[in-house]
This record gives sequence, structure tokens and C-alpha cells, in this order.
Amino acid sequence: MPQALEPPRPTDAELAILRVLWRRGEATVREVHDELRRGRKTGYTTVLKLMQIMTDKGLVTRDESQRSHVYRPAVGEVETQSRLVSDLVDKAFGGSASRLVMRALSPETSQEELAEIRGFLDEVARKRRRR
Amino acid sequence: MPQALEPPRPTDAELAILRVLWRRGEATVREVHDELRRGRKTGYTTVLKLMQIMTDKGLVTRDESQRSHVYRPAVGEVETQSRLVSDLVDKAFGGSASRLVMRALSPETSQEELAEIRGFLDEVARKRRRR
DNA sequence: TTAAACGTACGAAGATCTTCGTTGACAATA
DNA sequence: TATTGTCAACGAAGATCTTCGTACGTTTAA
Repeated sequence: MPQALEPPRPTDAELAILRVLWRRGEATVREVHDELRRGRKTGYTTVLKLMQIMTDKGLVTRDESQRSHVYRPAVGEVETQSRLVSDLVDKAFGGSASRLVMRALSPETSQEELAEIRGFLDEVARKRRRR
Repeated sequence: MPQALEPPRPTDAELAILRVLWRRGEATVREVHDELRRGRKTGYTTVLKLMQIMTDKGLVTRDESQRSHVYRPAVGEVETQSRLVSDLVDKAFGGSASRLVMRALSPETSQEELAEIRGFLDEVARKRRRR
């Protein structure tokens, strides 16, 4: 796969790997595997294979100058998250972001998170008013 | 599949069918197919097969008393949506609902939607204060 | 009473995702 | 140098999802 112009949406397992890479900036297969193993018992070669596929897909880049290849994310965290949310809004909420937001807030959502969201709304409103 | 205690999460194609059933309350395969065909060109037997599988999974129920079986949703719209959002929050946002909300709001989000969300936040806050 | 239309059941094929065993190359160490 | 450990490459298997062709029964219309 000669690397599409726009990388495809990551699968679940790929997303777990991307999250490690976003947090660390870069990592070897072993480092990713060590982190993921805490949550799930997944084999080393499984992670390796996934990261090789992700390289083909253009989701990560690979520095092969060392024996242990060093991987970096090739897609942004914000863009990827936005895309995933937007997909879900379309598929499950008929395009209505506000309905998704309502479902996202459960009785267990902390006071802090609610305040954060409110602050974010204020910020958006301020930006809009300025136009 | 003898119908699990908790029905599994619907796939994308299954979700499209559920959305039709949620809106109409009940429908035959043909009715669902006619609606879906507007968006995508999908074969009748494809929809039929999916709805049969969904019956096995417990996502829908089927009334076979008529020649054209009549299907009804067996899972609630709100519960299903909440589950899908909660999954995404865990998978892509490390459990932070507020971050998901921030990604859900794009520059194209309408003024009305923002107002709706704000109203919803107010409502949640009011309920909390009362406890 | 045939012929056509409609409906479900069944099986299977292709795609994608996930997992892992095996192999072979290289490096570190005894 | 022989042994042991680390790593990438490769192939393949199993699972799930999606799609559809075919078969077969029932209803409707000519």
C-alpha cells in the first residue's frame, strides 16, 4: 500500500497504539508493547504487525536507522479525534452534534468536566461574537 | 445464537437499520430497504440478512404472524447512543467526556446547537443543585 | 390454473481486523 | 566461538462484517 493521500481511520487496536505514540512522541515496538500489555495481554508480534500495517496505511512513520525501528505518529491527535467524533455524529445522531453531547454527559460526569465544557462554550461564543 | 442477556453493540450497517426502526417504530424488510436505498444502493437480501442476524443478536424482535415479517427495535435509542458514545470516550479520549465534547464542536456547529447544549448544561446543573 | 411477483432461508464469498507462530538476521555474552 | 536473546519480516489462521446469488414457498393476477 503506497500510502494514501489521506490516511484511513484507525481501527480500535490501531487507536490504542496511536494513543501511546501521541503521549510519548515516539516509541519502539517494544516500548508500545510494554505499555499496552498492562491493559491487555497482547503478544509482541501482534503489536509489531499492527505497527507495520499502520506504516503502510500512513498512520505512522518509521525511522529504520536503528536496529529497533522508531515509530512516530503521522496523524494528529486532534484531527483524528475530530474525525472519529464526526463519524459517530453522522452514523448515530443524524448529524446532530448537540444530541451526541447530551448522550456524552451521564450522571457520573464530574462537576469539573461540566465546568470545563461550559468554559469551552463561553470561549466559542466569544470568538463568534468577535466576527 | 440464543439471544444474549445483553445485546451486543450494533455494527455500522446494523445501526443504519436501527435508526429506521427507531423512527418508524416498526417496519418490514422491504420498508427498511426502500428507505436505505435512497442513501446507498444496497440489495434487498443484504438488508434481509442483516435483520435476520440482528434478530439472532437480540437487537430487534420479529413478528412472524404475517407473511411479511414485522420488525421492531429491541434496544432503546438512548441506551444504544449512550453506549456508543461511552465506548468512544474510552477508546479515543481516555475517559474524558469533556474532551470529546470539545472535539464534537466544530466551527460549523450552528448557533442553535450551541444554545441547545448550553440549555442542557443548565438543566443538569439545576438537577444537581437540587440534591 | 399457470405465470409472475414477493418473501424468507441458506450458503458462501470477499474484505477487513486481530492474533500469533515461525523464520532468519543481528547483537551481546559467556 | 558457541549460545542466548532481541528484533523485524512473513504467512496464515480465525473472527467478524458485509454483500449477494440461489432456492424454495406463497400470494396475486392473467
